[in-house]
Amino acid sequence: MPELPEVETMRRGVAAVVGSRIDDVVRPRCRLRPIQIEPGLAQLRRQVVGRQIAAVERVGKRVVLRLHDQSRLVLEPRMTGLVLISQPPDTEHLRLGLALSGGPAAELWYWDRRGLGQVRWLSEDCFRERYLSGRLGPDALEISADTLRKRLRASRRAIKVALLDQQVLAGVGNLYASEILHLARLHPARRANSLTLAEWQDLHTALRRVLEDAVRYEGSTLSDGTYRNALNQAGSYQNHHQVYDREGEPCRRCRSGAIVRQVQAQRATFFCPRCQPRRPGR
DNA sequence: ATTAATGTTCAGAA
DNA sequence: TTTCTGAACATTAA
Repeated sequence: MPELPEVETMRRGVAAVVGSRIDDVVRPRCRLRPIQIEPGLAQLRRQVVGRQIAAVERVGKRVVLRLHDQSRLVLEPRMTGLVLISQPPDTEHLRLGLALSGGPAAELWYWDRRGLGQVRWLSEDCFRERYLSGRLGPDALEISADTLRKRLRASRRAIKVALLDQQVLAGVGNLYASEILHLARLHPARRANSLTLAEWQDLHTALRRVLEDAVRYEGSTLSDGTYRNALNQAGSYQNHHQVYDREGEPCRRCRSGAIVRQVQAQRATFFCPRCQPRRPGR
């Protein structure tokens, strides 16, 4: 489930296509329902073919190809999407390909098992309006502790749920929210407006630490094996998970408590009741 | 063989 | 205004 660390790993993995020219856009024959492409395949082709890739960026959980005319091709993996410049896991779920020239890779693929992801081309103005102004909060790797606190201190929502709100900060998803709260020793059901100044500091420190470590280990490839980097290799941060998908197993920090699974906002949350007490513990 | 669960985003309801 | 719910899908585990 590509969250910030996985998408950042994809971005780095395809950064080598900067300078390449897009020669064609192809949709492989696929018996599955086509993914959403805006503004349609023909229009998209008209807009990008012949253009050069000026940069590969990330905005929240999306990979963004900036073209020379400053328009953007946005790849949004959602649940099971991958951006690859090597052989994909299978050809069955290839959704879109870019034929490239003038660089190290001859093609860039968007692959998506469930097909919930989207690809869209946007002019510079539309891109700015849609992705850089208000609809998304500051990037989770760049937000300051003070900004994080200011954005959430009045909210009555559970802190776990609030961390998932991309309008608050962009990049944290379900897996990393649990890991971050465990490192910060915060109970996931704590209301955001109940956190002390020190707890906001702890949360921010944990946020940085978990996301940076996860990027270093190239993201988490869970037991279903879906997530791969741009070269179709698995990440390894799953080996460092403290709570995610570890229900009933002993907490690696306090060694005694068993990890609990709880549902919040229809999503699974994992935590250690002993390390993460409901009452402020300090 | 059904059914539930998976996690992200968005539209629309409460 | 803020928060919550369900739908969009393919695949797998129960």
